[in-house]
Amino acid sequence: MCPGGTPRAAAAAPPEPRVTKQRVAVGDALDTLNDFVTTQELHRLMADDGASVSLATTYRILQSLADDGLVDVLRNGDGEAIYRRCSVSAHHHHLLCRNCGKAVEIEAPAVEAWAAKTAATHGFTSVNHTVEIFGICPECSAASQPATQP
Amino acid sequence: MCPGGTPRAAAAAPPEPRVTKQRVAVGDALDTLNDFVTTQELHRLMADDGASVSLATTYRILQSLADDGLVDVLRNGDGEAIYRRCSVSAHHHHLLCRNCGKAVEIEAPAVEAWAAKTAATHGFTSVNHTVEIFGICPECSAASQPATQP
DNA sequence: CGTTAGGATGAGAAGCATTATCAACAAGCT
DNA sequence: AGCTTGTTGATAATGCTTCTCATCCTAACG
Ligand SMILES: [Zn+2]
Ligand SMILES: [Zn+2]
Ligand SMILES: [Zn+2]
Ligand SMILES: [Zn+2]
Repeated sequence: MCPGGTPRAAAAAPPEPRVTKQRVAVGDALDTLNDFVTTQELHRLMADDGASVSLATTYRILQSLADDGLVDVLRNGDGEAIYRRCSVSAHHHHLLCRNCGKAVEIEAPAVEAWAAKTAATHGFTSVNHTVEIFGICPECSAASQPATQP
Repeated sequence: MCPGGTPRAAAAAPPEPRVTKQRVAVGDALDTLNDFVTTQELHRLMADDGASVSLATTYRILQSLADDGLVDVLRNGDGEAIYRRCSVSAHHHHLLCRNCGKAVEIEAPAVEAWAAKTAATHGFTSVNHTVEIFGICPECSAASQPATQP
């Protein structure tokens, strides 16, 4: 019975990440934001805030959080990964400002069903999808066009 | 009358790209494919096919084609740009195999309407969107699981 | 058909984001 | 407190993409 194994962890218990001050700092920084940011942007924000976390570690922690589904990851127009803490753990999508990064979380059951049906129709398996809407948010539009109105 | 200007090109006529053998080679290579490919993949394919186009030029031409809307561009899971010749010029999306790159073009008016409405509801302007479905195509599924069925 | 101006190309350097290394460190456990 | 092992930081390395610039070639013109 259970040959050569530690008492717990029957098969392959994934070890939980340790609670380090760097990990806490990243978590706190994410909590103060409701915008999507790149790893480098978050690193700079933390540095400006006094928290000292190396860039390499910021990359590592964000990737780890993403792997565990604790943050949302998607790609900006340049193909760079951008991160944001999920407010809901369920599957959802985003409407985000390509100028300031502000994001609105969106749920669209109809789109989910459409995607699943479309994939099934063509015999595709192991399906996932990306559905993101990019635009300029009201604040950014207002800022760029103060008063003129043709 | 038209001081200091060439006869044509009243305001800012965008100069058409010249027809070079490199541009033709890229066009031909794209025509032989119905899969999405990265710039480097296309460069290798052309090299294998005898066509000699430098990597830098391949980058330039694909970007140019994309800017003119002559090829579809999207991002794979790694954030790399992947290209494919549009069979339809109208706006559409794709269902593509993340293993072999094969793509099916999809039109979904309902999704278009949903995206526009969602953006408008939140006051976003200059809106565009990405809607892509990734999966494993029937051929690739069959290849990876020949006969076993637990 | 020869000339010519300027866009296009190739080869390599440069830029940049991301990842890999590895010694030093510290979180968690006994 | 002491030990074990996951984490961190500084830096090198990797690899994709862009830039530079001398040369080449297309397109237009005489
Ligand atoms: Zn905004
Ligand atoms: Zn979805
Ligand atoms: Zn396939
Ligand atoms: Zn669409």
